[in-house]
Amino acid sequence: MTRIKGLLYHYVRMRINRNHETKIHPSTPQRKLLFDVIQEAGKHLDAKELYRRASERDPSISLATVYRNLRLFKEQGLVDERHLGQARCYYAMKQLGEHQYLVCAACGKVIEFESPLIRKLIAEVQHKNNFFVTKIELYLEGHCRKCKEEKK
Amino acid sequence: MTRIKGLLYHYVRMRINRNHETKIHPSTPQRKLLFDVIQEAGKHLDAKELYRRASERDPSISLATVYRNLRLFKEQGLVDERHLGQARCYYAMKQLGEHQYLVCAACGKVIEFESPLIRKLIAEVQHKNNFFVTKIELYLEGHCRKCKEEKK
DNA sequence: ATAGGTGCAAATGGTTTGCGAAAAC
DNA sequence: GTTTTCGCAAACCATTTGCACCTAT
Repeated sequence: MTRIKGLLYHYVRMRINRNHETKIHPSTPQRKLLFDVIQEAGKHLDAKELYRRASERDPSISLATVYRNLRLFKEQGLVDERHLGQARCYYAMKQLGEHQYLVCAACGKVIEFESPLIRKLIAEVQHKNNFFVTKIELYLEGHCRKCKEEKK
Repeated sequence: MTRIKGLLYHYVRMRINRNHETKIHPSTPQRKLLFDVIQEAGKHLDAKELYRRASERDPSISLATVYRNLRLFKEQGLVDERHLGQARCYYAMKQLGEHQYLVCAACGKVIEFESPLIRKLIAEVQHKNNFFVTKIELYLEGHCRKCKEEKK
């Protein structure tokens, strides 16, 4: 019963957002804070880390609010979501193909990189499969120089 | 207390596996069944789907066994794990770069593809960052022809 | 006053773990 | 007989949701 009511509420809210093409709504202090933190970080943040950083400035903010706003930001295309290792991470939206990751399986170091080959690849895949690509996640894992040498 | 004991047990088991370079152990019927199902499927399976298919042949198999063996297979390099959308999926190990995915955000269709550009990209990244790449995940999302047209 | 947002606490759902029994070596 | 694996139930943990209150229109 309450279940139904909740679902309905959220469904209706989403429809409203869709139909009215709602613009960005940093109407609340919490929402603004969260978005600021994401932008300032620049790099990938998971929900917990975002919550931690936001809590420093507003100790009363709740984790539920973090998740709700992340979902909203995603829907509005303000942030993008990536799976990095096992965690979901978020970062402020940039151009298609700008956030690609190289992770050392041994020491955990994360290197962000970009390559013109990525654009070529997108073009090729779009053409061959008659697909319009809107998102790309490229994740490479391996061993950095240091860990490679230490392995011996 | 019980917690400590459990962790210790698993820690010791892992150390033993590491040190002795344990070979494949499809010693139990359940393990063999699970591996067979993965191989026969060929494509990506998540844990639930693997459990469902395995249950058809051995209705008494448990989900815990599925997860435990998936972990084991992963450790031994028999299967690889990917994040496809929100789910973790598994497939029998092939060559580096052979499993890349293109997913339609609207209808959910999954296309598996490969491109020589992927090898080029690996080579480039390895060289530029002095990294030894052991794993690559490439995930593209967008709209397939049908959904692209229906959008209008 | 009404819609949308929040904090809190509880629910959810995928994955992991403790444990006693069974199987493998 | 010792070690490994299993099934079951309980625990875990990231995420989501119901609800009552609040806050801006």
